[in-house]
Amino acid sequence: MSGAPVTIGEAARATGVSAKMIRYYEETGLIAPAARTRSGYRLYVASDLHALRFVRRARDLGFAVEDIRALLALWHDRARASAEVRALALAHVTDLRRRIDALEDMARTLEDLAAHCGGDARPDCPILDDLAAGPPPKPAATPTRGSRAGKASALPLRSR
Amino acid sequence: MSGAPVTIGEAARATGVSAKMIRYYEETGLIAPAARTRSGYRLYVASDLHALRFVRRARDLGFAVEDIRALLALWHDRARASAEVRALALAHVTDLRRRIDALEDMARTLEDLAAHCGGDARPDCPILDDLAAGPPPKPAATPTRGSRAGKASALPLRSR
DNA sequence: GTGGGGCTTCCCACGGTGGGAAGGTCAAGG
DNA sequence: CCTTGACCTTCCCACCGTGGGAAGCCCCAC
Repeated sequence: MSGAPVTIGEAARATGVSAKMIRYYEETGLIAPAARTRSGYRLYVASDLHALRFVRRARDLGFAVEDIRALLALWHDRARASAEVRALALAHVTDLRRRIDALEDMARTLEDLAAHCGGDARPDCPILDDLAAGPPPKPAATPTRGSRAGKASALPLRSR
Repeated sequence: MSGAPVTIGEAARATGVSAKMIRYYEETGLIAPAARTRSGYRLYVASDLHALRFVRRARDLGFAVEDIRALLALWHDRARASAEVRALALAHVTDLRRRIDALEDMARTLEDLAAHCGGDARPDCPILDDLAAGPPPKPAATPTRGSRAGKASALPLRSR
């Protein structure tokens, strides 16, 4: 229960955020600059640790750092509307689902190909054949490349 | 059907790999250095385009560039055993599935939280509460998961 | 006072991708 | 012949989040 400030190493251990990342978050303004000892050591009190755990949890849920910035702002705004938070979360879910679908497509395709691949000592291999054939034929009529559509967020993932 | 060599821009258009990326792949040794005109322009023949399409397709299937290096080697090795290719593909599928599961967990958790969130003008919000609570309690019992096991490949994703 | 572990800052790397500057080349059109 | 504009070249920078490591303080226990 000691409310005494701790150094960055302890904060890291206590929150699961590496010291490196804590400094990075501070540098980029995601978290407030920590207090310092006279000799320059960063010091963290309970509320700082709380914020760090918040960030950690949000990262675990796949939020990009920029999203977390917004979430933190809402967290600190005691008058926020829960609708705002909800919207943020659901937008993120949409993003996650899109990525899941993309990965799922890849996995299914590869499983299909693998299923038709002997997997023996012979060289014939539908997997390589598929790769060599290049991009799959466009499924539909549409102007041979309406393709250039929406950029999908550069997945903030890590699994650690 | 002209077998005439094309410049990098045409190669890019023909294969769906940007000129930037073609140069990058060459630089990193993924593809062989292109032939050059006397004035230094890169020139691509049909087999080069074929290789580029191969790379493109493999990227589309989520393979990391390093994996593609191996796949290309197998492709060029006419005596390869299809088992090798299959193993590579299935290892990648495993990886994809792991990532899918992770994303799925995130999405489900967020959906759960959102479901219990009023989403109105009031400030109470289980989503923020959850984030503020930090990492979820260990599911306990079982040998605390084999958890910190395998490093999960740093997701080669892009959706373009 | 000395050793070792912590802290500081600073730079570098990764995977892939795009942006853009500064300059060379090439073909078409005046 | 010369200009124009599209294309090519190399080179550096940025993104995002993370880790590695060097060089140099600081602090505590012995």
